[in-house]
Amino acid sequence: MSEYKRYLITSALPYANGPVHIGHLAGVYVPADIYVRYLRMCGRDVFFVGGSDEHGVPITIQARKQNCSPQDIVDKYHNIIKDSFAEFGISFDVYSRTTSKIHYKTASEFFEKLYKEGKFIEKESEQYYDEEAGQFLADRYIVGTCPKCGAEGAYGDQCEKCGSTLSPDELLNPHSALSGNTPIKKRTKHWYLPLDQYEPWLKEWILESHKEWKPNVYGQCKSWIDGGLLPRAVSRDLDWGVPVPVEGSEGKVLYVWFDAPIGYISNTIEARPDDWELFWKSKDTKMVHFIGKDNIVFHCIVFPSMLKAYGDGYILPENVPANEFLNLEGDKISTSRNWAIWLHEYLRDFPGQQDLLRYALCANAPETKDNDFTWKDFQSRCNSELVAIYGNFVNRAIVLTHKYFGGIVPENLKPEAIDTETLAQIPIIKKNIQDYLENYKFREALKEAMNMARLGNKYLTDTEPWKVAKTDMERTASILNVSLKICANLALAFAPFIPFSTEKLLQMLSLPKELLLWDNIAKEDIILPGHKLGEAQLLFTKVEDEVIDAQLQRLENIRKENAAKVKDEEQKPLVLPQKEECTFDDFEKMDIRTATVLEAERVPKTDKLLKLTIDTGIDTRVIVSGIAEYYTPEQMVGKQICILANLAPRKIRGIESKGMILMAKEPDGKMRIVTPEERLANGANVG
RNA sequence: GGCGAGAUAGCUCAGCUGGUUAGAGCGCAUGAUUCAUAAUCAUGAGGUCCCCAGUUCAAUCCUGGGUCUCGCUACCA
Repeated sequence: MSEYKRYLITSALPYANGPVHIGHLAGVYVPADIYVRYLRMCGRDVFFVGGSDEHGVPITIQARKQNCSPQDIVDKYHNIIKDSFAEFGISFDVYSRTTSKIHYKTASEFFEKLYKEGKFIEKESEQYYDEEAGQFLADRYIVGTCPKCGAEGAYGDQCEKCGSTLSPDELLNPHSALSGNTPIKKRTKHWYLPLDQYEPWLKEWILESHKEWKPNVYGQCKSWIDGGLLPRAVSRDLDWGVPVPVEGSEGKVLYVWFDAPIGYISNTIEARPDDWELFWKSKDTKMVHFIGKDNIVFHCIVFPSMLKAYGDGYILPENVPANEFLNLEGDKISTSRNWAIWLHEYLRDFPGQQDLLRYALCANAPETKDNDFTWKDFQSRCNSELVAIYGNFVNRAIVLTHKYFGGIVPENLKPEAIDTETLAQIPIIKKNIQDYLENYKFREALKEAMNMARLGNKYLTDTEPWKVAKTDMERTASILNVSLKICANLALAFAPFIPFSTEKLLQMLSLPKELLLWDNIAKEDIILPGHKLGEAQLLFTKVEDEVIDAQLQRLENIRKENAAKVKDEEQKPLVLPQKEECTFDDFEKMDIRTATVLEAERVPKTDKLLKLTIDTGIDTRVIVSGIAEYYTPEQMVGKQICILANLAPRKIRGIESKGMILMAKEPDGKMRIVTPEERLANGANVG
């Protein structure tokens, strides 16, 4: 690592549509902060970037719901988030936001340069447009009935009820969330970053040159690259965001995923207007992105491609140690179901105990797979590790020193072999912590730090100063001298992980903050004889059962509320509302016929599709239909059905489908074909 | 359906390029100890390393197949 002169550490920009919870902290901010604090202690030149991501459609929707401006929303959450991070000691060098002036300027210029150099391709497409509101509708702004589960209020990109991914065209009865009107289709132009052109380069850069990346990250990238990359839109029709800086592009803004990572750059510029390029454009700067697994593709593929396209000396991330997700008491953390431990609530319930959570989250961080946070585990980590091992040792050493030596660090008057043997462990532990940290193995690193406290406890048990003191004060002096050295080393070793406790311990030892250098660990003169200690106080307090029970009760209540909500919804009448009135002419346009299935087979590699060859009376044709969940091919052969014969043909999975089979579908998803009561001639008109 | 990641002690996790008596912490049991927040220290119990085949002198590790969990992604006229 010594080849790098400075470090640029970024942590994912949290989306400013809500507060942050323990999942954010465990996955991104605690590891990033530990890494940064460690580097700083090593005397490295580090810049740690954070900030809020404040654009994008969900924020505009929330603003509409609350009848305020998007700016109001992001102002509110930006401040909550910023405060939470500050309280938890996440030591950003800058925490800014993507609504800053500098960001608008930076992002705008970034786009403009790529645009002028022809790095984008332009494409037109048809999108839903709200005539009354006079704007194009983002997927999220189109609301309708979910074609899969029948739930109302499904969005154009996703139904939150059943979780299906949708496209706006699939929605039944689509209407605009802005005006409630039925939107029309209109052509619009957008810019795309042709990721496919960067494929060979990405292959070389990631698949060949970064085999050391974590398996989940490397695997995910490989999956994307091998699957073939497609041009990705970098603009949107929306009125909230950085305007596209191209003439004639009114009403268009940069896509939030194009704009957000540039935020890392803007925020650096904001804090260091004069020398920001040192961090972004020097080969001897090491850039590391701390993110969650949902961001891998953007930080490993999209953003690097953007930087590559821009050129001008921009460096690329040296590593992207993405973490997996943290669950809570066995269930996924969910903002909409309020299944989370919010940082601002933790701070309210556990005032002054940030380090307990920092410790528990680091010790159980989702480094290799999704992990579960439970309050019982939290309690056990705090009480049987922090309190019982670390806190207890420190307390033993300091209390004994006060008892026998009036709080003055005694001379090492009568050293023995066990002293040097014990102290010899410290540089080994130090080296282990270093190695783990530099390889982003924070759990292991923390465990090593705790081993130093174990070392102290064992030393005291082996040397028994409380017994020796009865006969040999010189030896007692040596024992406590060594014990206090371990204490001082503990303060340093734990400093990146639990900084508040380190500060408290330094106070108890009456040592200056300037001591906080990694190099000082294991130094002989870390604490000198004659030095007067401060007051002994408890480094950590136990987490009592009542406190944990109260938290569990809170979660239990939320679980009940959620279950009740689900039940309510299930008991609603399972009939979809009537659609808008249509005219006889509308109906007349549809040519519905009887037909008979001649052949049926599964469409390979799909779950739901059957390829049906049918006799329509008019002709023999092929229809592809999504009914494989309800009918086997054998069941379908010979059945008489009704079809919409004059529906425009469409290719589905490469097969041309001409028409549509009429199905009756219950809102819970159950489907049955519609069949004439008696067998009729094929091609009979239904109407 | 495709792809990626994971599955190891009651719990949370380590195990690098095949050979270890398969490890750690917590929990549990027994003993020691009392300076310390009923903390600590020692010892111990506890594992068909998801399942089935294969390669190999040798497989937790490699190959093929399967099961389960999580994530990304496709199809539904």
